[in-house]
Amino acid sequence: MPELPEVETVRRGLQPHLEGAKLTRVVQNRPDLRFPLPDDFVHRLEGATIRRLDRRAKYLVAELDTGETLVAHLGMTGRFLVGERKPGQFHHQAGDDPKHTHIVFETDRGARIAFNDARRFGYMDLIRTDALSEHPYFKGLGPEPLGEDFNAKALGAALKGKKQNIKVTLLDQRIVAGLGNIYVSEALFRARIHPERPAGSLKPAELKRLVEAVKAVLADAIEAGGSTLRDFRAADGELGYFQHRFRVYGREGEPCPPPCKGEIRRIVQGGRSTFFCPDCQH
DNA sequence: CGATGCCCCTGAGAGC
DNA sequence: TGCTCTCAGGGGCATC
Repeated sequence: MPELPEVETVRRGLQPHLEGAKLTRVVQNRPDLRFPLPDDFVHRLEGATIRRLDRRAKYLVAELDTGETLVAHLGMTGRFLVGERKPGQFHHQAGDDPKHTHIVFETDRGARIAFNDARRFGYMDLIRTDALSEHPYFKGLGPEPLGEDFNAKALGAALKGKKQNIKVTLLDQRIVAGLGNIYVSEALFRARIHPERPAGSLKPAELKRLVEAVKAVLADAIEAGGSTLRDFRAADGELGYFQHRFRVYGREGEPCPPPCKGEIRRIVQGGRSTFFCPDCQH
């Protein structure tokens, strides 16, 4: 589900509820998500105060005052939903199917924050804060696409000599961290680059267009609150609306916007769908 | 090392 | 209504 814009949307929704808040109660409904939850997960969290809530690539990163950091990845269907703690009664928010609500956090501000994940491709972990950047989750990650370290020169160096197609290469989080299947198709379309081009074959002008397209599409999507295809929701339950601005994703057979007379095609690369216009992407 | 395919898991939607 | 099949915002791992 969530790529960088959706994770950032969730972070922004959670931030006012979590930053500076103390976790008064944590409920763990099963021993594992995608991976086993860490030992004593609940006890290591209860009583901790969250100093700050950040995002790195597609990870939510909550620094605690205990020397540990809570890290969460939403996988495909993971969501955090904020509600109010109501003694006795409990009203389900849209999207909070209790069957798949695996972890619940309660704060000293009276918020109830539920982590719900039907497919359970998401995961959480507790990591020593002083060793965070060396942890396997983070160590190999490429630059943040919206940061200055992601630029044409650096991307060119990372792609140099690569024969793998540019679409699949951009999904590799070691090259750039945070893109997923939707935004790679959208960025390549905006940059007018064919998804089957060998990554190492991009010329400087194309690298520049690609970097600018990646930044633009992610910024636009964050502004729109992310994309809701099936089940993405912000922490307050709101739906994103960037899906209405997709130019190619999910539009197989539709005409490319004028003046192009092409028809959008779908191909499979690395086992996942790619959408593009064969007439304007070269 | 690179490319490919399978796998984790559940649900939605299409087609019969 | 119900069954079967395909597909899905991610990514790890085995295999060749």
